Amino acid sequence: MKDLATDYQGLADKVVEVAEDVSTKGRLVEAARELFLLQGFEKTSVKEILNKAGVNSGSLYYFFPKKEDLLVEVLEKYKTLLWPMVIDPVFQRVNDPIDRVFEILNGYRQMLEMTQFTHGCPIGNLALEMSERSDLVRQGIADNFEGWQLAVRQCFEDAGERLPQCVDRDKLATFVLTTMEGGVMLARAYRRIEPFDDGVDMLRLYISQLLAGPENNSGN
Amino acid sequence: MKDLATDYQGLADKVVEVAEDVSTKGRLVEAARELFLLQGFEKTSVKEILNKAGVNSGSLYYFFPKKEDLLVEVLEKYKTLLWPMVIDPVFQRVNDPIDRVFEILNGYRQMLEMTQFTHGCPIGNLALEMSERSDLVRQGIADNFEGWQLAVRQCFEDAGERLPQCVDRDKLATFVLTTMEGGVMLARAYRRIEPFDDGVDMLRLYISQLLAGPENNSGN
DNA sequence: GTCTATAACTTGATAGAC
DNA sequence: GTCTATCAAGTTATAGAC
Repeated sequence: MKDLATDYQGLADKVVEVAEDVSTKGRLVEAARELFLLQGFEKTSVKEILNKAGVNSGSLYYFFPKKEDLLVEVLEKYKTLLWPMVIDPVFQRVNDPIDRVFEILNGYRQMLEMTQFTHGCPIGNLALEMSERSDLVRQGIADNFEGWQLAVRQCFEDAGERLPQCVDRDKLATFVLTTMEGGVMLARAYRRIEPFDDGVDMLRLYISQLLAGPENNSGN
Repeated sequence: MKDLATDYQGLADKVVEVAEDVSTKGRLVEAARELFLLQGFEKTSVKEILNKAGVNSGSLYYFFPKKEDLLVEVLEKYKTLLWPMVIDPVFQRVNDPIDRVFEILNGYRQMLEMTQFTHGCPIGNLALEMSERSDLVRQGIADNFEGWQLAVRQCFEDAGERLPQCVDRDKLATFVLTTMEGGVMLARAYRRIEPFDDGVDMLRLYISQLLAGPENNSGN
């Protein structure tokens, strides 16, 4: 189930450390994370982060010489928490590998509805705002996308022979990410869930056709 | 061919007016457009816009009381130029309605490659950066997406009976937009064209299956 | 409509005591 | 590691002459 997270147990300590970090540094990262998510990097001032974290200027710059260094740490946090906070709960609720993909998508759907489209994909937002900034930031974003893509690809690989052999699992997983990010963007712009749902519906239809495909005799 | 742009001839004057506008106002909008595209709204200062346009502060604020008003005008410009600058050239090069859809997608692909991923989708960038800003801005973004969606939907409608009747043209067009925006985002993050191509490939396969299978079932 | 000068404020970042 | 005080530069926006 977790071939791709072989070092998961080793990660566990770090996860607790990251998720429940109430140190000055940890509070700064969490405050920055929330503000960047809601407002973006540029719109968020250092002062806002300081206020939200209850930290003084001197302390911030002791840990993070530049505002951008904070962003790098935020991206690191997203990466660390992906499996324990996003993927594992889905994998526990749902067993069928294909259903798991749609449950991951459903997680983003719920976020859109619950926040009334004020929260988008944290990574996607930063991807478009920051991709021409430092290479370290862009790499952190790419790493996050790769984490998601890996999780989804794992599902398709776990589906085994239910998917025709000719289907490229890697590309299909990328396509799921594409649909997710594009769907979130349109849904937020329209403030309607339909564009997101339309994308997922198309994906569902497409995959169900693959599962029931001609060269596939024992499909679901 | 242009059922959806019935007032096109009437638009023509406005298009020329907008595209070749070298007035102070026009230069301001064009300078702002280029800078917003490359840097985003927040990162771009009014001073930069002024320098690029060769205009003084007083003139800008004579036309646009707020920086955000400039953005609204930029979005208006994108909307006005969509057909003459993007859609019409594609429709002239390519006749087959399905091929037209992929030629539209190919336009974005070329932009990604030519600019080495520094330019993304102008609307997509602003959508994620500004969707929680004023409602006027968000509406301008939604209007632009709608323009693109309409053009793509037109193609699918022009495909007539080649597409099974059960296929929802509207949703399929939205799905194309979703794929385009998601693909652009991932390609920029990775600085590789493959994620974009993967999405388009999947879309192509999906649509070719729709075109081929007359007994294709389960519209949604 | 356009110009110059500048107000009023916020920005990211630093210095140095503790 | 954390505090206060503060800097220099940059920010959006305005005033008033022409």
